[in-house]
Amino acid sequence: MDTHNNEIRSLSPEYMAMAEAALDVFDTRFFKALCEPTRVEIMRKLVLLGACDVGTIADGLAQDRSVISRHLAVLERAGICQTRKIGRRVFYDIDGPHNVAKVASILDAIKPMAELCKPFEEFSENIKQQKGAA
Amino acid sequence: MDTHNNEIRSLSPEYMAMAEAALDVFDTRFFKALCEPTRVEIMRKLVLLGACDVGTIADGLAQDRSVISRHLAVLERAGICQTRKIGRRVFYDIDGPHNVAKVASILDAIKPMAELCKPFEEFSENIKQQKGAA
DNA sequence: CGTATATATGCACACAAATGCACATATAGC
DNA sequence: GCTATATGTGCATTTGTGTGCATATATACG
Repeated sequence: MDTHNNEIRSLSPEYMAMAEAALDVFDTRFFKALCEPTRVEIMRKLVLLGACDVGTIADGLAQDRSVISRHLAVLERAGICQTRKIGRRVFYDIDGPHNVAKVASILDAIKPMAELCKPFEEFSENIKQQKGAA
Repeated sequence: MDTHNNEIRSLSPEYMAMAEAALDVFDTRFFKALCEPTRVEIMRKLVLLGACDVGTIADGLAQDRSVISRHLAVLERAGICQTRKIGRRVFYDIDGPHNVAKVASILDAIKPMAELCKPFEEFSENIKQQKGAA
């Protein structure tokens, strides 16, 4: 094999910027944190209740308090939550402005994709070149 | 324990809608698909090259073609890519409009969070109630 | 037809992440 | 000080997912 070539777009700075943006934006702690059902459940609870200590958050959830504590640490490292310690309790709360800003920046980064990556748009022409390529 | 209570927001439809939105939007196939470094790398390559068959995409990547094939299937199920079969080859291409629309819808869903979930905003008042709660 | 190439799938294995328990640490209250 | 409660951490186990090889399926080519 190795008989492929269609580096049609490679030289265009528009597509290179697009590709860089995709790499920077995805596969980050923010995304990974939101891929876990339990962590999303925790988020939901925090939205409903407001700032909560770990025990309150863990109440009613299936997992052990220690597990919830770990998940909360992940959410905090991702910037999704903030913490405040009061006495022996640690309160967690959603950082709404941060989360909205994060998603907004992602949208900005990939927005050109709507125009530049219409599926199979230039396909009809390119496929001919590929067939004959060595 | 179980001596917690701060269901202050629970009755407000604004927060309930917010919580529902968070659940619907996160922890979905779209997010999971973008959490994998190899899949992001594939996306980047597709942005640069345009529509590609599996062999072309796998060229230069560390993993076996079969692995790349699996990743592409994940991306397609997540709506991130579309496929077109030409002869014995299957071409994949990024669905830019879909991806942008997806992120835009997520942003719309969580946008109220910027105002409604400022971290520890109502915290000063609520904490007093919690301390005295039975 | 039979052979060669492209892609997808079954299966086994490796590795990472989630989980639960026990325990360490920190703080409140006596 | 001692005891009780809240949170976080070490460790072992389980579970999920990525990976590679062998193989099945589909299509082109002769």
